Amino acid sequence: MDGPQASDPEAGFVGSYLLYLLASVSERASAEFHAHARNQGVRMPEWRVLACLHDGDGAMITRLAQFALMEQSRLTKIVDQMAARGLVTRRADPRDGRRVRVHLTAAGRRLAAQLTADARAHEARILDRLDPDDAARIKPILKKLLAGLKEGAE
Amino acid sequence: MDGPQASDPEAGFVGSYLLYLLASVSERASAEFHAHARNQGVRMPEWRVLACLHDGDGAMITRLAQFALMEQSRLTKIVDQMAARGLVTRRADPRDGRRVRVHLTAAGRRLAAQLTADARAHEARILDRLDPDDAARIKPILKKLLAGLKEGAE
DNA sequence: CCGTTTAATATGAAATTTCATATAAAGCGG
DNA sequence: CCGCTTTATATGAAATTTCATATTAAACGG
Repeated sequence: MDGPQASDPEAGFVGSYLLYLLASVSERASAEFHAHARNQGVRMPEWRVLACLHDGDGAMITRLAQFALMEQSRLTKIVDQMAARGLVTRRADPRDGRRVRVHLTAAGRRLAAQLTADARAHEARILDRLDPDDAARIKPILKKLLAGLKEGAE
Repeated sequence: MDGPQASDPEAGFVGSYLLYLLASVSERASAEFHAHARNQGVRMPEWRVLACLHDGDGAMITRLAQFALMEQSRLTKIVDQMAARGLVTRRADPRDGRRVRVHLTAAGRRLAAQLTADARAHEARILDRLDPDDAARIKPILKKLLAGLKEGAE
């Protein structure tokens, strides 16, 4: 009398809808790590920027926005805040004055390195909760899904 | 000179970080469907509420918030807006005056049924882009991951 | 070199989201 | 029944996010 989901969350449409599963797994997994990041004073959007810059310092705003999964105008504001906090600096691209290249400061680099290491450890803990078989399959499948989705978006 | 990700997005840490893959697959897949939903005048949070109520009408605010992956206070406001638009109604629970049960109106029910059908079709198209093997594995793996994550959160 | 188009980033107002807290109803021990 | 604790939802101010548009630089055709 409470609907299908009251007794069994897997029943009904939502409980086995691919997009719900993806969103809720992503949310929960991220929430675990973001709780840790917040203790370092870093929120999700900022952590994403740090991680991207850790991979490749001096990225331009637009590319960071693509990787950090947010809109350009939002990223601009996040970079502003991070710059104000001394985690990154903005530099004009000498070759193309329209571009702004974002660089980690020494403090930003330390934080990024630390959090990236923590993220690897956290990922390992999550994968450990799966059978080795599944653990080995999940990333390749997600990459294929992503490739398929990018195609569709072209 | 542009960092690892410039030439190959899969290189570097981020490109094969589980939480990034999950988030970006979820984002992109959802974006595809949400573009459709928006054409019907429904945004992501509202669509999630509609889908939950389609599965089990008369859910309470707290449960809807859990399923729709958002905070209670946010859900309260979304239900307000949806009620103002005539998609749902609020009713006090006769047994427990603290609870608010949210019900679909006739218009809400039509919209929920339509969008849910569209969502099933969309999901099928996404899974079709994978090998049948992978397509068969993805949901079970996500469900196991979710189960593991829920455990950790207890 | 000029005018036009495109690309990269910034900005501001409006809307949403978060955070902390308020309200109000149950539940519970005595 | 009374006070105390817990549960469910609401509310309001502050912060963030979105959306549309502005700004500035490059690119390009003539």
